[in-house]
Amino acid sequence: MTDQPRTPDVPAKPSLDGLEEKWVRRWDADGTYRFDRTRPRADVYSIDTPPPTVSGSLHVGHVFSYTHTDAMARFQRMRGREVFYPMGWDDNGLPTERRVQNYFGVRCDPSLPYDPSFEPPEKPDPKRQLPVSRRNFIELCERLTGVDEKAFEEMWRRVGLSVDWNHLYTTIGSDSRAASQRAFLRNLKRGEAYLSEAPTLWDVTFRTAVAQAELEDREQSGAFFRIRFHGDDRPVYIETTRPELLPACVALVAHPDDERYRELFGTTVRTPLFGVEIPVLAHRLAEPDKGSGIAMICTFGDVTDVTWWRELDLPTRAIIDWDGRLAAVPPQGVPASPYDELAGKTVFSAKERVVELLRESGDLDGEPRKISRPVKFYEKGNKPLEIVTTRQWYIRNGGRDPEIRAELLLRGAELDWHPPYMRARYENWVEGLNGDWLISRQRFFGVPIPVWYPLDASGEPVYDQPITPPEDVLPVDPSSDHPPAYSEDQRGKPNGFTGDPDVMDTWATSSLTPQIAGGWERDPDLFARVFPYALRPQGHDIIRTWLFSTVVRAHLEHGSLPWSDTALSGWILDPDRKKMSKSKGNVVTPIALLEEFGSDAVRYWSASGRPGTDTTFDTGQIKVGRRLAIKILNASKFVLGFGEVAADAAVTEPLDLAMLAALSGVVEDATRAFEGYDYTRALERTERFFWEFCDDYLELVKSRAYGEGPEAQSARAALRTALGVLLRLFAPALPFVTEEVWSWWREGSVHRAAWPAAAELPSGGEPAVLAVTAEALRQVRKAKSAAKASMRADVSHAVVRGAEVARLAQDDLVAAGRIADLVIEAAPAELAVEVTLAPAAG
RNA sequence: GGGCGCGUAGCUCAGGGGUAGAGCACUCGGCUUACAACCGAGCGGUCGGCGGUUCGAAACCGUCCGCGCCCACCA
Repeated sequence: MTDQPRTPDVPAKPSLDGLEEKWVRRWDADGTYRFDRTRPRADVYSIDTPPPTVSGSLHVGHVFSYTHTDAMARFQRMRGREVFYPMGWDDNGLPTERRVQNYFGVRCDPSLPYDPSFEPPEKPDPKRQLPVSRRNFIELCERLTGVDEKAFEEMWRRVGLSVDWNHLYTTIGSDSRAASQRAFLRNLKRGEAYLSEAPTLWDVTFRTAVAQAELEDREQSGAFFRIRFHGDDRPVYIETTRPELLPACVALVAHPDDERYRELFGTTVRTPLFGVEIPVLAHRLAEPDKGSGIAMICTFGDVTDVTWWRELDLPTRAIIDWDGRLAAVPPQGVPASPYDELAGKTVFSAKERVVELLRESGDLDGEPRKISRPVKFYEKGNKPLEIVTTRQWYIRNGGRDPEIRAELLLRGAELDWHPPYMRARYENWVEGLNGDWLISRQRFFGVPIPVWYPLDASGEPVYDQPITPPEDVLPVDPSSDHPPAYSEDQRGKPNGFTGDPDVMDTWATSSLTPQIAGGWERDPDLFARVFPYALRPQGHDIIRTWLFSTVVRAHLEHGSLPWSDTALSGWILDPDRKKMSKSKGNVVTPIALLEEFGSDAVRYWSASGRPGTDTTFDTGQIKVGRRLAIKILNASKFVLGFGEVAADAAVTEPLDLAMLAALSGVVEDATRAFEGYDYTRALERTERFFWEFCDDYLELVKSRAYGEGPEAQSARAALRTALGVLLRLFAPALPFVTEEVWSWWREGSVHRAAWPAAAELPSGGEPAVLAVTAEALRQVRKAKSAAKASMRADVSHAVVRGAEVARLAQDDLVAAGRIADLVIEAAPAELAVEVTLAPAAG
């Protein structure tokens, strides 16, 4: 047994106010949620918590989904599992980079040496950002996010997350960088990471490559231009939305079965304006019903161009530079005139100029036709992506290897999804991959790619012989650290070395949260106890990124899933049914809610959002939660206030046994629901029982419980037993109020108490006894209501008829209904009560 | 274009072959020795449409409509 009940010490006026401060402090002091790392692996329930981005702010959506995880953590803990529930802060990535830049007025320049005495300017000048080394930049990041992290931690504690705050990590911290680099080096050693120069989706604002997982489509207005190409016999008209790519055109393509163009296949045409001779080719991806059915292939307008270019073995005439402007010099074979007029122009201005030129030369057929079509964007960017050929690092993720893809699909099938239909999103994504995972980013802040390249005699990097550091020196920064066999003065010199300038994609680090939090290779004893984890909770919108990439890393490194189960939470919608987000300005700040209604109330609303289901933000539900919490205080005070329960008190009365039998069913339901990750159903069942317990059972037994003798002892014992069970059933959702009440009469924390079992309740009760008696009481109340009388009004005479009257707890009904004369009549019918009210007393 | 989910009371949602449910809102009544931040009672629905299976369909099957999300090689 967890503890022995003692004489209750109940406040005269119980209140929710101050419970958060009180219990947050106590839980911390008592180490209530401390992970006991001596417990065997079989007892451990480990959770791979999503690290929130600290440069943003927490909103109700966070409270919502983290509460779900916390409720499940608390359930598992009460079931006797040792819960490994760490927290992380995501401070690696663009949002943090921008925030550090703006806050301190600096920018990261990895070519600079580390300055240990650096202090940021007193008054940052946003126009003139001071360049600092990567190490200095990371230090500033840690300094700034330290402040945010304090606020976040305080907030999570107030929400009541049962996190073990001793297990805290940050995604830009040294452990994370080391783990991220180690995993990369292992990928490299096994041939899963590779360097490749290839056309890449490119964001011209951030000037970095981006991965397939970071794309999103946005509807953009544009126009179709019908352009004339010059053939020997006849002109060929194509339609394009990107006439500015004309100098990059390398071929025309139509479908092999397209009769209109069949005779042209194998011939050449000349581009307008530039007169470059290009072939007309056939390819199955050309769609006869799009535009004129024949397309120009440019290097590169979109990803289909890349496919055509690769499969048809076409030359490269790239014209768009890293900054999104047209290159200063035309590609080989393209005449300087009129290209000179386009050099250095943005895509937008180049398009305008090309259209003018086409108009002048007569090669523009008709007027442009306005259209709206989806265009690919980097999810954080605001200009359409271009395709630029660059050298990048990739990790195999099944995008090109059918075997790996099949293995990863099997992993998806092996994983238990809650709710199950979310698996389809994973499969959809894996099946739709069209390339490996591009992990290098041409950014300055982040985890550096841990390789150097030797320089040959002429000072050119030898990319196919990267130099890697030994694992025990990680993390390294190749821009300031030198490779083992070299000295720093050989940097950039012929026969010397150069560091890879790039950093890794943030997902390349956050895909390792189980390894980072679990002490992979840093604390093997811990890691062996927690990995693979039991649960990955996360939002359904990042299945393709976070979930998938974590599965990839664990599969490649450990040959297993990173966790056995994943629980996907939905989003919070504002009352207009839109996703709440900061950019829409419809965010409700959680701290105000927590202060106004109390944490348990907000948690109650959160727990009403079923797994995977988007939920409407609703203060009404929060108020209901607050009412419930207050009711728990008051009902508990009442239950504990009936006087002592004799040591040998036994629950003997049929009504009491009935109530406990019904409760036993609730325990079974709630347990099953929690086991299936359905915290909502568990709470719902418990709550429904609780209100009936208050409205019917308590009313029926209170007068008996005030009395003396075995009947009174039966009621008191039953009440306390029920209270002990109910508090534990509510504890995962409402940790504060349940802990408060528990402390009135029990030792230890309710959150370390054993989850209730049906077996601890007396058997043999007949739930119908309570149901029938409560129904009779309801009918008595109805009669009083109809007579507009007080519930205290005396009933002079009542007749109860029905098939089940034998089960009626007559004495309790008489007392609760204030019935002077009760008559029972068995009849083959539903229960009916005939009530005669006594004349109102003077 | 493909996939997934959702349409039940004014609102937020549960239910999932056997007499339509809860909370909120609304109406009426009640200070009742746990709670007026409370209690009691009531009003309120062709369960998105149409077909089918069945003795019986809100539920199962088909189809259509609407909403949302995910994905897609969108010249």
